[in-house]
Amino acid sequence: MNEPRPRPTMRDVAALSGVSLKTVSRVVNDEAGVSEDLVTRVRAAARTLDYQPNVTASNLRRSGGKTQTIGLLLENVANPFSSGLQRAIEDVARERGVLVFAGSVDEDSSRERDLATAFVARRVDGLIIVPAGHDQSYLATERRSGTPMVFVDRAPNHLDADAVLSDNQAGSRAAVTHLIDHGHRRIAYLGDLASISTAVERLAGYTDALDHARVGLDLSIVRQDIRTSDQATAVVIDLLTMPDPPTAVFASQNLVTIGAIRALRSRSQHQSIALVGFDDIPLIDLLNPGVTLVVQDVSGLGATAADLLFRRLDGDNGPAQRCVLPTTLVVGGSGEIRGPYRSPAKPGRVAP
Amino acid sequence: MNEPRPRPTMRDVAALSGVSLKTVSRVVNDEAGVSEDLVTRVRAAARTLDYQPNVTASNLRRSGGKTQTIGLLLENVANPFSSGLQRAIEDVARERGVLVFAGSVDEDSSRERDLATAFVARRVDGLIIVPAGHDQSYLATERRSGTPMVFVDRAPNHLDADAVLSDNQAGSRAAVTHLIDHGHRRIAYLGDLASISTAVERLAGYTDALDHARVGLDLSIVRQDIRTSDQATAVVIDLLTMPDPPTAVFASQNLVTIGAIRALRSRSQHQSIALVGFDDIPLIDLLNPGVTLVVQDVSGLGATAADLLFRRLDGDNGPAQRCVLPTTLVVGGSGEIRGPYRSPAKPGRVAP
DNA sequence: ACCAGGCCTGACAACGTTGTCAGGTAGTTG
DNA sequence: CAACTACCTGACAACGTTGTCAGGCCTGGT
Repeated sequence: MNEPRPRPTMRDVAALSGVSLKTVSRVVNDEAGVSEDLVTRVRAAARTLDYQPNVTASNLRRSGGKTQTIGLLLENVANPFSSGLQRAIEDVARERGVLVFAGSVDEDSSRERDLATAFVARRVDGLIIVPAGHDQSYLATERRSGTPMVFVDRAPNHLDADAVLSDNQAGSRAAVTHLIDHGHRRIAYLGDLASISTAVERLAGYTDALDHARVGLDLSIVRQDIRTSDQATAVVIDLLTMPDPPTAVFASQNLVTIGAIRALRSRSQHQSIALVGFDDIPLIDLLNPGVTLVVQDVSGLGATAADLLFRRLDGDNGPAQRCVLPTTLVVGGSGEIRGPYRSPAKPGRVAP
Repeated sequence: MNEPRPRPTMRDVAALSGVSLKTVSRVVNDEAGVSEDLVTRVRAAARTLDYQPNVTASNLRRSGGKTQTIGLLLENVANPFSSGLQRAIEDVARERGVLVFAGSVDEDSSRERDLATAFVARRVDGLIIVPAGHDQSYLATERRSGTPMVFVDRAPNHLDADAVLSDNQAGSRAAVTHLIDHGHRRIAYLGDLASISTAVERLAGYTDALDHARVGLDLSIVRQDIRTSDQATAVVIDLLTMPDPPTAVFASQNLVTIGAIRALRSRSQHQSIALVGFDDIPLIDLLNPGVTLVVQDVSGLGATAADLLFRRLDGDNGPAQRCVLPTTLVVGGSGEIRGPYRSPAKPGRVAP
């Protein structure tokens, strides 16, 4: 392997074309006021040396000091929700020639902080964050020095910043109401980590719907802090073997939904126990029955967040905004399995 | 909104603590040889100002000039193959405090080039590339100046660089042989863009298997350049309505497999026509029948590529390597649907 | 009292680039 | 022909940091 040859700099281009450094800079940046003669000479020299400008150095000097770079803190780049966000954001960033750093936080607040700090140390122009922790005050200085930040999916805590959220509570309420409308009263709730704000909102939607239909809350069928689909499977099997098992299940997150599907199938109850899940699951329509899902507008969340971020970068410094995007209930079959009660238009009991 | 306050620099910390710039630099970098007294004073000042070092500026000066940053060129961050790679690479990078730029190339060679150039302009320490184009010679200068590059999934062209690949041909051969072993002779091939090298290799595996079993190649059931799952659905329906339709289908890519599944189901032939797909599909095991798949070791590809890249960064400059990882045939049910022939141990015909 | 040696500290230049400004040339005008 | 433009060009400093090196202050040995 031959010795690496040092990268050519503007100085080299200047030397080769016999002009000053500054003139090279002007040519490279397409500034007006350089004679055609010199422009061609410099261009030729740059091509000969295969000169590539060092954006990093240029940003250091350039006023405004923008790095044309943003940082993305995602839950886990490998999960479809995160990567859908990432893609939507990338598409907006691409139009502006902005590159995207991405990192997985894995629901670890110290990892969140480390990553955010690392991005800031690289002087990203802005941050888009799906937070894991419950205190983003460590970003206060950075905010004050003008770095825009948009939080997605979950609102920031102890920090004044923009947020783009799904209407989790309404989505969850719609899901549970849908089950009630199909004759269910005994509806289990399967929740993610109770420390995640969206999980709290989804649980609130569940109780809202029960309250509204005057169905009593039974905490024995409300299970939270489910982190993996295997755990969800175990929980559902446990629920189904209770003396008075639920007739319907609301799974408040996609991994949990998948675990529930596995449990129902393993007990061959997927045709008899109703199921609605929160979050989209790819290819779910191929199942039989298909699974009824509350889907978030992932691309919408990402695009909105990116738009907002760039608006901030363009100088909009109005007060922090909060955008809430609606969710959609996608009927698939599993949520329409009928329960033992009549439709609750008039919420009177009817014998099973 | 109050005026953004400029970010504190080492100069500010130095002024506040009454020491020189250089001493601050020493303290920030934990260099030995600063009196305890000054260390505490500088630390205090840094904390008061919430000083964050500018890694960008520091890299500019630091010898070696490493940015602790790598660039990832993926097909599309939103697809599971790409995001699985990204995650595996991130995990390796994280251990070294290296941040990851990611971008989607979308099978567009000019986009590949633009992205790579943009990463290089930011002086990433290395590149991991799933190439779209067929000529990476534009990276030659960059290679020569010492930037390590590892190609994943597809080998580079006209460029001497490392590659980490799946054994596409063997995987494909195994899939088709599996179908032959289950009594099929009339096996359709559904291919991705014929310009993608992996598609070529997979087709080669298909013909290998046919040759080995002395089954003639019938080009009327070899369909290529299928880009979307809808296209795949249409192609499969077309195949199934031929006068002498195939009894088995080999789908050489995941979107194509999904389209094939839809087609078979729409014609209720999913229990009678065998199907093997290339690439993993999440949750495929929930289907009935499950789908037999040739799966790549996505995490393995990513981790191997990242390891290799960092080995290069650590100074290994041996000749370019090529790692080939095996694929695994995961039996799901759809690939075991029997065809009209007997097992081909002795490849003599038997009446259907 | 003197000097060698070690230990800290800071002045200065440098990384690769751009902003500022002064100077030089040529063309136009009175 | 002087004076005034307009137009190009380059010297220099600066961005925020680190590498180099010289110098100041001790300490201890003679």
